[in-house]
Amino acid sequence: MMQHGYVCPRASDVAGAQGLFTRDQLSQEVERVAVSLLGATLSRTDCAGTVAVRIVEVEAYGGVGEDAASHAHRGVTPRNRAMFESAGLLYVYVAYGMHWCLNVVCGPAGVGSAVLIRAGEVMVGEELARRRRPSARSAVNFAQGPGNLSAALGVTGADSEHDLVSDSSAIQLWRPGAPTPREAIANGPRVGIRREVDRRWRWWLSTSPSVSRARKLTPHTPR
DNA sequence: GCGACGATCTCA
DNA sequence: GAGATCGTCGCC
Repeated sequence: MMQHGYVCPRASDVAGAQGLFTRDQLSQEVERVAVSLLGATLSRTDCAGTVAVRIVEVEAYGGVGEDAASHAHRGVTPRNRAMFESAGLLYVYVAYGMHWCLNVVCGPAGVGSAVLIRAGEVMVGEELARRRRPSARSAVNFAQGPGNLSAALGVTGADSEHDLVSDSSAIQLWRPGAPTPREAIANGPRVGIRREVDRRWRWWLSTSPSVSRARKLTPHTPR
């Protein structure tokens, strides 16, 4: 059904977005890229409209041979092929047979590292996000969790290998409007994995209500 | 070719 | 706390 008299706000109009990430910025080591994505904006536009989210939670996954929890660990397969392409591409896979999970390929090409975008706050296209997330209780939940975030944006496997840093792209990754203060970032082990559980490769914005879960279980100032 | 198992989410 | 639900990959 068409919307009448409604003009979608552009992602570049929100959150003081300072332009798209560059491929060079995303080609750095995966931990550094993961932290740099906190506060960034991810937008997707299709015939239904535009949804943009502010990224509030990420996890890093290492390249081939480096990180046993990563899909890239054993090398290239048909599923993970996108991980080994250029930084700035999208890698989308299906989890538990029903949820799409969205990753930003990073690091030098061929390494296979990527950042899983686990949660965001919807900044643009709230009505569209609400329609895509009928079971969500409130806007806080629209993009809370990796499967929910993909659903709110309308991302599916068909979007895998899409370029996030091209001016003409339908899915784009915008730099944060302002640097994120270090004290606003919390850190802990990744969620839902059985290998490499000691690696603290999950980062989130400690004040965001849209962080996916278990904040209380992963205090960021252990002693 | 087959079977086990997930980088999850929702509701009881 | 368990069920939904299916693609992927390791192994036979």
